[in-house]
Amino acid sequence: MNIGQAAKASGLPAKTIRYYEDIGLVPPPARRDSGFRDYGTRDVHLLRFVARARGLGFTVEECRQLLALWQDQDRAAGDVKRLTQERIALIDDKIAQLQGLRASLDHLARSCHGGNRPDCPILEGLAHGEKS
Amino acid sequence: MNIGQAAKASGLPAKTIRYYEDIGLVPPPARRDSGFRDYGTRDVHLLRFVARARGLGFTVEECRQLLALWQDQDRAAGDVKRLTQERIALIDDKIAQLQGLRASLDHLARSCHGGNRPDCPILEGLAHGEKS
DNA sequence: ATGAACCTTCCAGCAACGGGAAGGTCAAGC
DNA sequence: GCTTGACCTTCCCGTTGCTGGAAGGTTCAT
Repeated sequence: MNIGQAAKASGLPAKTIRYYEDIGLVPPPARRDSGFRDYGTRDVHLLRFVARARGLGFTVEECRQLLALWQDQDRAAGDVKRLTQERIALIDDKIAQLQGLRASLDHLARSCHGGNRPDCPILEGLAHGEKS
Repeated sequence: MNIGQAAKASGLPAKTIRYYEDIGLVPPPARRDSGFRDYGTRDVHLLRFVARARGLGFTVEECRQLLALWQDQDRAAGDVKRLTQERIALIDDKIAQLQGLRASLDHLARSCHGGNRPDCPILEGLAHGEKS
C-alpha cells in the first residue's frame, strides 16, 4: 500500500510518516520499482502504535523507548509502567501550572470593568507585578 | 545599565532580551560609545511587563498587542479583557485535554502489574487501540 | 598589563512537524 | 496512445521561543 493509504490506516499524515522514517523512529518500508514506499500490515501496526502513543502525549523519544520495549521479548512490564507513570507525573505538573495561570488571569479579568474607558486593572497588574 | 543588569532587574535572560529586540517586541535601547546596550528604567519597566505577560502564558504576539494597548492612551479596557478571556479559554481547553490524557494513561498504568514478566497491558493497549 | 567578567554579532539547533517547489508515476477515460 | 489529475518522490524553508556556542571587543580590578 502507498503512503497515502498507510496514512489513512494509521491516522498519521503522510508527511509525518516520512518524518518518522527520517529520524529513525520507524524502519523504512519496502520500495516499489517506481520508488514509491510500499507499506504492509506490520508497518501499519507500528505506525498506529506510534500514533496512539503520541496522542497520549509521549514524546518522540519516549515512543522510541516504548517501541523498543514493545518489540523486546524479554522486556519487563515494570519498565513500561515506569515510563507511563513518569508521563502522568509530568502531566500533573503541567495541569497544576496551568491552573495557577488560569487563577491569575481570572483574577485580573474579574477586576476589569471591560468597558470603553482606558483604565484597565489588567494592564496595571501586568505593569506593577500584582500577584494571584 | 548594561544588559546583564537589565536581565536581573527584569527577570529575563540577556539572550531573551536581545531576541525580543531582534523581533521588534521591545524597542532597541540606547547604546554607549563602546556599542554596549544601555537600559533605562522605562526600558526595564517594559521588559518586566513582557516578562510577566509571558509568564502568564501570553504568546509573544499577544504581548505585542498588550504592549500596544498599554501604550495606547485611547485603548479600551474591553480589548484587554477580551484578550485575557481568550487566553483563559485556551488554558481551559488545554487543561481538559491533559486531564483526558491523564485518565487514559492512568487506566493503562492501573491495569499493569508492573512486575518483571513481559506481559504488559499498556503495550497491548497501545497496540490494539484500547480506549479510556 | 593581564585576567576575569562582561559585552557584541552571527550561526546553529531544539521539538515535531507543515508548506510548497520541482519533478516522476499511475490509473482512468477518450 | 495520450492526456489529465491524483498521487508519489526529494529537498529545503518556516514555524515558536528561545538557548548554546564561537570569535572577538570592552571594562575594571589588581
